[in-house]
Amino acid sequence: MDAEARKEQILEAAAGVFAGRGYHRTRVSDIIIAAGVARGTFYLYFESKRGLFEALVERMFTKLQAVILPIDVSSQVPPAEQLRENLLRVFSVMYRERELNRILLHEAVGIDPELDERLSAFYEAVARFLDESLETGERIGFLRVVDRPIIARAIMGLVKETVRDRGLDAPELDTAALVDTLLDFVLRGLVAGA
Amino acid sequence: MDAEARKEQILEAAAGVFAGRGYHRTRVSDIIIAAGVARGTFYLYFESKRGLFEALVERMFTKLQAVILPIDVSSQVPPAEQLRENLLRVFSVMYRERELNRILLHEAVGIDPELDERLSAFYEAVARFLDESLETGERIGFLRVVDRPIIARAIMGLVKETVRDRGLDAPELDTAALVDTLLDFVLRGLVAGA
Amino acid sequence: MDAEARKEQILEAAAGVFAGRGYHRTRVSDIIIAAGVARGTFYLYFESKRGLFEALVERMFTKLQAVILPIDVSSQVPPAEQLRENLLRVFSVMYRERELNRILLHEAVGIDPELDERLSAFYEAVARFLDESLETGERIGFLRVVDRPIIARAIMGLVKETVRDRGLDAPELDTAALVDTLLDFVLRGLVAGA
Amino acid sequence: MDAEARKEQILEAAAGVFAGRGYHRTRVSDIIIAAGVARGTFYLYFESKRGLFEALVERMFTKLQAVILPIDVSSQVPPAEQLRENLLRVFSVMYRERELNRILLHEAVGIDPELDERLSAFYEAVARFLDESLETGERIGFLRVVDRPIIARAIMGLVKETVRDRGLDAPELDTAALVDTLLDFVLRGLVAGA
DNA sequence: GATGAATGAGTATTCATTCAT
DNA sequence: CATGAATGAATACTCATTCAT
Repeated sequence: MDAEARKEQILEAAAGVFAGRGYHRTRVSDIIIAAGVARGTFYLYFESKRGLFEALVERMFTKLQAVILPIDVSSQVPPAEQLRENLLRVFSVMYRERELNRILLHEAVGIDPELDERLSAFYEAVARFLDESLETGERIGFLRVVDRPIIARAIMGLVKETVRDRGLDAPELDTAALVDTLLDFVLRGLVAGA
Repeated sequence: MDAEARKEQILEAAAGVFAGRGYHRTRVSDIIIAAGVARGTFYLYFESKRGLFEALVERMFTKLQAVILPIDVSSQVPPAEQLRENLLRVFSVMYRERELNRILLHEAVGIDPELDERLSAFYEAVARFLDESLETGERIGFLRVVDRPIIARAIMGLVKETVRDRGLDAPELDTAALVDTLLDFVLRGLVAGA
Repeated sequence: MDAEARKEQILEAAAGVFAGRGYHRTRVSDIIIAAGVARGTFYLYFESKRGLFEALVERMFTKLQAVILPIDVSSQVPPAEQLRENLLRVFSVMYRERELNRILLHEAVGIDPELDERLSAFYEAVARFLDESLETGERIGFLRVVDRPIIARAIMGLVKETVRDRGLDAPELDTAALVDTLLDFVLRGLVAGA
Repeated sequence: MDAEARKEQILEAAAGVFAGRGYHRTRVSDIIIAAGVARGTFYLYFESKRGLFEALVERMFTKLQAVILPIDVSSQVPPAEQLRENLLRVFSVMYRERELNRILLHEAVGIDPELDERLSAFYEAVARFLDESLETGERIGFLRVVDRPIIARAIMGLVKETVRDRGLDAPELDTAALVDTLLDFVLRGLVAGA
């Protein structure tokens, strides 16, 4: 087995164990048993339990960032639709990678000040992206003017909570409806007879 | 010092330490040093580190639940205003109890399956409350008809994230503006020229 | 049992184990079994295995330094006799503390650069003492002029090797004869018919 | 590269690493990196880390024994001069093989009961040689009668300590002076006006 | 012969909890 | 009630050695 594959094998196994037992309750033993490798092999590919976990978190960041595409106003596709597609892709990744999802949203917090910082930075980046998207929307007259930093955070939280709540077991089929519901809410609000 | 006061003293000290170092990184030693009590005394008042932490979490639940009042349609106060006052009180509690806030939002996750369950139940209850509030709003024709469970969760997430982001250091004075921004967003949405 | 006594108990037990198995081959388990204390207790009194060992080495340094008294030329006792008494006391300590002796002479080397440095410094100090003693001897005309730093080292080595060789099992009774033999050698040399 | 050369290459590299880090702190990894061979290759030429180390120690024994020549009373060269030449050769080997020197004098102790025994045996042999030399000296009336076993040990210790202290960095040129100083001390002692 | 990925036995240290005083 | 010395289960990580290629 080549080195990359072996690393992947361990990563995969670890994701399952971390998702199931949480970071603190999983022992290195759990991981190597799940991966079917020897103890030493683990440390051949990862510096430490914490190092492996970080790799998992980074992997999820990468996957998410890869599907969040900037809104392109010059595109044929309307901005609102682009936003919708972004959201769809985010939900899709979150659903496909349920285990990593759980790790990101539940286990990655409070391990370590450094990792906490890394998490903050990621969410900060996402919030910034949303902020810029809002700005674009404002500029083209599609969205009204709001306190962007606050609203950007709020939207991120709204998505995070939905993913946390439904991202693990909702059948993927419903994702489109979910996204439409959320978008409709975000865009039009709740007040009747608008 | 009477028993209740002693218990309070430990609880207070523990909240500070947990907030600062996180659950897993705080040792019982940290707590007893901060509280200025002997090791044995700790176990006179709490069953375990985990038990003390749970007490802290429950305390926060209680405080929050105490300020989230059901919308009373027969009241003089308009429902929207009642909602606003609920939110204001939530932010106020969260700001006043920054440490417990941090514990609830950051540290309480992934300690323990049982505690995770307890957290879920609490958030479930809050979501249910929001769901019911939405229903009330629908019924009186103030709000439009939406997929309530989803929207309830989304609103909760939106509030949680805002608190997480700004709840720790934002001066309390801004709270009203924050709440108004959020409510305006939730009610009217983002689309321009509605 | 009071703290000092408990510490002593562990120190004593550890000295025996280190002397018997050497530093690297003794596990903390060996020490706590020999001392009859729990694992945690060990770390209550010592920072680490290495820390305990260092304490043992320091203790030996202290004991040795306590019996090596500066030559006092104004004393009633002749300098040669003072030197002889110093040596007698050194041998006596080494014999009484056979275990620590073995630790110092055999086990303490190569553990750690820092500890190596500590050892060097001690021997350096002893060599310096001998150098000064030689100087005193020269000044009062008792000894001839030699390359003192070299001779001081040589004398120290001569004593160390004798202790290493005979210090462990020679009955204490012979010590006086041993010291006399050594002194006679050092003072008069080996050439016949001087 | 032929087998013998490959073995030599590893031995050489290992000597450097052992001398620098000490036996316990050098890992097989250090040695194979220094030697530029693969891990498996190491075990093709040596049974174990300990086995390689032993080979190094034996090599030093051999080198030393090769330069310590028995005193030949029937030779043209006076016995004292033969002794001096022995010493000169010992210092010379020790200086040329600084690394092995360090291994022998500092690292080889306490590795292993068996190796400790081997060391003792070697020093025992050297002491015996000195004892016999003293006896020869006595017989021909050059030396006075002393407690030979003790004095033999003492002389060995005196040389060992000098080598330990100055053998690593003293320029070889000074060796002759050093040996003369030592011999003068051993033969004539320190007392003034003999 | 040479390689280096894989192995797993071995061990120091931490820290929540207990209990005799 | 209060104390804090004592306990020991739990666990991440190292590194000499093996063996399939």
